[in-house]
Amino acid sequence: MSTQVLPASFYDRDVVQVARSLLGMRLVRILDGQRLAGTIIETEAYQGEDDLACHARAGKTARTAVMYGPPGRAYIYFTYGMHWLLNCVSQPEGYPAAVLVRAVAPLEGLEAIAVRRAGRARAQWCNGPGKLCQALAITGALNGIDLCDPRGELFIETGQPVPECAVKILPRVGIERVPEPWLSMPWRFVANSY
DNA sequence: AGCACGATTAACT
DNA sequence: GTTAATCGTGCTC
Repeated sequence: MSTQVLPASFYDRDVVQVARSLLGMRLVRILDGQRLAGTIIETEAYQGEDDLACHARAGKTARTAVMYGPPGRAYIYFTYGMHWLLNCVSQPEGYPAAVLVRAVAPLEGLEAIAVRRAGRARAQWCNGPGKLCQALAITGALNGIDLCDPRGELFIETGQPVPECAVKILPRVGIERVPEPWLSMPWRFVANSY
């Protein structure tokens, strides 16, 4: 089965569906001409100004502007003074929604990834949203990049879809100060056995 | 002031 | 072996 990049139409849907569908897809980073890649195994959906866990809750700002843009772009931001986090903008232009990529399974460019995650076990290379950005050299320099362009430095290819029986659906994490119902919305997707 | 995190440490079983 | 607590760091509003 040949691989190809996911088209913008993939992202131009309900963001929760996009988060679910991204499991099993392949995140590819071209670094110095080399492919670094991993299979997406954990995602979370954030949507709209009403979602109090979503950055767009405060409306459109310089930081969140990309989320309001066309689907298929990367929304990359910096937090806690040291971590970059990668999101995939979803739904039609004008509506702020994105999928946080929380974890990938390292697949290609393992040596380069190991260098960037020096001293840690392979299982700890990409099992967190900040970790995978460090492992794949994803920073704000790539914010707004088109994830549908296979000639770019960062894109997502088709992979092997994960069947329902291998997906755990859970509440989002890392948003403890957010009130209900947003705190408990089942918008986190985790793939088993990678 | 607070943050969609991660590394380290401490206290457990 | 595990879970809980702590805090660094600098950008956003």
